[in-house]
Amino acid sequence: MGIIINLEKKIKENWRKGISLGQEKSLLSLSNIPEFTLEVPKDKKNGDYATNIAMLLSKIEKKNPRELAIILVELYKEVDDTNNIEKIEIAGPGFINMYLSDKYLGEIVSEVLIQKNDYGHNKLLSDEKINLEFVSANPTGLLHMGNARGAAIGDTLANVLKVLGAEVTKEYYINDAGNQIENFGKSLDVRFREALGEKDIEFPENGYHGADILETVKGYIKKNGDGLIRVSEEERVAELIKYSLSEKLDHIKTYLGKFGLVYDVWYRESTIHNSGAIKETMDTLEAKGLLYENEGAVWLKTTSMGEDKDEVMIRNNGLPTYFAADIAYHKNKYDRGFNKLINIWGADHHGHVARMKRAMEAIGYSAEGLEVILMQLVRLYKNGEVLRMSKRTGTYVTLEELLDEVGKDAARYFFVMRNPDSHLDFDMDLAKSESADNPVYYIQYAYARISSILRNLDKPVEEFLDGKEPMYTLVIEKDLALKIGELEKVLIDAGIRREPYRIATYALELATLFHQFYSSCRVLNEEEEVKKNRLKLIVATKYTLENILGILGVSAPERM
RNA sequence: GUGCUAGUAGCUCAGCUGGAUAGAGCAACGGACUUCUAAUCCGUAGGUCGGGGGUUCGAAUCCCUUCUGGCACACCA
Repeated sequence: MGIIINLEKKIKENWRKGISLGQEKSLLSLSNIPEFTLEVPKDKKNGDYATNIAMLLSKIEKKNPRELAIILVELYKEVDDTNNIEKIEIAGPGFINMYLSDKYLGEIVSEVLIQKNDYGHNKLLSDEKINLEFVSANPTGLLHMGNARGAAIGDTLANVLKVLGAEVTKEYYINDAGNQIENFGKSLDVRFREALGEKDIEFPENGYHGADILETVKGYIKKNGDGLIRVSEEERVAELIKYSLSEKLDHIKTYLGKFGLVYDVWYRESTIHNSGAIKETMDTLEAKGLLYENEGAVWLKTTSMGEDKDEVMIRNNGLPTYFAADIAYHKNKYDRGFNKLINIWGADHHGHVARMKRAMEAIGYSAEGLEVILMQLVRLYKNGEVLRMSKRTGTYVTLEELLDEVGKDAARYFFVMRNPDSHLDFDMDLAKSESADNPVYYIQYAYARISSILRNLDKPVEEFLDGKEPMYTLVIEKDLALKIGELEKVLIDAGIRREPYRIATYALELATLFHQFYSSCRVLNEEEEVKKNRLKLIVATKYTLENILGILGVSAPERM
């Protein structure tokens, strides 16, 4: 594992060794080696790697950084035993630029050909048992664009974390209890009676206006008849809720499935309510003296934990709040053995984050183990106007419609492409009319082109992939090989920072380099040695693309 | 009002936790298919990194201040 990672570690280590040697030889006077950077310069002219170490040391050594750099480079050359660095230059204010050897780039490609579809995998996070909860949309309606964004980000993140060796459980929290369900039930009841001809029924104030629930009750009547009209309202509402939630959940599962997403656990909020978990949590808080009663409700002293105000746990009607249930739910996750809880929430929940962390501390669980990725909401444009998405008013574009119009691959890529922090403007008209401009096709096209070359070979490709190390001489070949080598670094970055968009960006960069290579280099009909070398390069590219597209949940078509 | 978050090319966004001349993609303009797929490639143009201070060899990046969006501040979830 870790071609580039190991190289970078080695280079940094060698600089430290060199400095130590300088200390021994009394060329340098410092006692501690400062934290220096090893970075990939933006401009290729400045080498494959650059370090700022001479500039950092110049302060300590009280010497001109360029003079110091000369000494450091000599020391480095003395300790370097790898042969991976071909040339070292001193530039600008005192940067030390390093150039990788051609031989090394060939090694990268050979390594990928050995690891194949495991290339990029490692064991970095093998100690982590992660519960990743996302989407968790209320089952009172259909999935909308915001949910779709969460689905794409969450699933991709789960895939990356698994590649890094973590054990990941994808979880969907079903809000099947509480006030909103009551409202939902009342709305269903009204629609049910209306469907059977009753007129002028008052619609509940916070009811659900979506047209879909009308369909639901009609479906119920078709299937089960109108017998419910004759039972008590309570019984009728309960039955309608049960029927409806089950129908909605099936629908949600179906469409998430079509989106390429399969959950490991579907966890019901009602389980938390019915299992005594909330009471247990309240007892813990009570024992710590963090609860008090006021105006008939039970409050949590969140002010003593640094929050602005206290929060209600148990309402004066005796029912627990969402917050109370959520504390119990997160406690439950820890109790199930997870050491990391990652939630993906809409940005409108950000006020909830700090409170939850404090609450975890209060019941004696880790606040640090709870991470929340906040996602800005999706703003939807249609006919040049912003559509306000709301379940209650029933104006939203569903995941179903999205899949029909742009397809799974484009939709998934589009949602993952951007940092969750930024608002996502989704123009439906653009998505429909210009879906071919979507970057995902660009990436897939690179894959299809490679497949096409391999199809045109006269012999099986394996016969060209001997163990001999390839050597690349053209800039574009080297760039492509180096980019392939970056994969593992990108995956680690994306996983550790919980930023899956980095993978989407990388995929695009890799595809760009491939297309450039494709238009300036031929593979078939080249002299035998060149042909072999290039075949190795494109097969390594193919594996890399397959791996990334797999993580993104985007298909890799052989033909387009 | 308080808190969170953002402000970079006409548009949508990167910028790797302080580095060298701030980068892509769309859109605009000009080129490239008798050769492995033109869903591609090459080139041109486009910038006071919201404004103002500060920290230092060096700032889009860190600190302060200010302006402008978005969101949150329920006995809703």
